[in-house]
Amino acid sequence: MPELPEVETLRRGLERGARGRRITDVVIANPKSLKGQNEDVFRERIVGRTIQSVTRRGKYLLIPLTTPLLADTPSAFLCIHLKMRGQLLLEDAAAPVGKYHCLSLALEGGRALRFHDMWTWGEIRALTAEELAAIEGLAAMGAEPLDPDWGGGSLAEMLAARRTPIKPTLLDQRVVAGVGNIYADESLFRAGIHPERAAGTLARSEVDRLAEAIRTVLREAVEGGGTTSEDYVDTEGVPGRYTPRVYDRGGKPCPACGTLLTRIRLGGRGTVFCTQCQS
DNA sequence: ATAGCGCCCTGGTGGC
DNA sequence: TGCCACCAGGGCGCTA
Repeated sequence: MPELPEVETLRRGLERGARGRRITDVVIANPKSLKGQNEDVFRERIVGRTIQSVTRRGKYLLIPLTTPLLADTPSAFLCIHLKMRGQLLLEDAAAPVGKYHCLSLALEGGRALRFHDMWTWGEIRALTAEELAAIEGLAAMGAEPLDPDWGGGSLAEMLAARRTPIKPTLLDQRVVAGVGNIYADESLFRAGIHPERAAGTLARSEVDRLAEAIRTVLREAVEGGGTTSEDYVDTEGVPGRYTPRVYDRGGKPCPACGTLLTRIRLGGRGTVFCTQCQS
């Protein structure tokens, strides 16, 4: 599942392979990925435009597109969310498409940006600045945990008086941007905090530890090119090299103390932790 | 207001 | 061996 480190890895891949390129053609193989946007509007806002840069906000990729006449002001933004199974690949435009191919943008230079999505939960739309600003999930999104000034202070503010368990609280994108199931479990393990603790009852020292753990885990995962637990690959088709310590390892020994890791359901999500190391 | 659920979807798995 | 019910999960929208 693409979370912050995976989306950031894709962003970097697109910066290298797609920035500055003009989009020459669009193939919509599965309109479901447009999530209701009119196909002609989508096409119209993309074909002939140039990828100005590739930015990320939480788990969203935002790609400003420009026209030759207005080279500094984006005329539209590609807004992409991969949800659970979405993939973005830079492939030779002549290469055969995969089984779950939903959409292709042909790029100047012979390659194509392709969107594959087994579950078609992912979204790719071409939006104006106004439409983008109206997306609630983006407008209300919390701070970027890898920003230099984010830390225990910012997190403590968000957790104050919350009675929800800390694990589902970390998954709330309004609390902190980009953390999903993998890195919530990993961060809580690294910070030694039990996932069922009510968020508002964490001592300030624990919140500091947790914020530091989130930053460390995310930084290490970005360095490793993300985690491949299911079918995540980067834009060149390369899997992530980050290895989670507890995520998806229920019943296996804790890497710190050897106790068998416990798996529970919390807020509807599978949660793995160590009863010895996390309290 | 907020928490909890169903929904979207399909490959993999466990049971019979 | 084959079939089928069931599970996983991000984020949104609905309900209580």
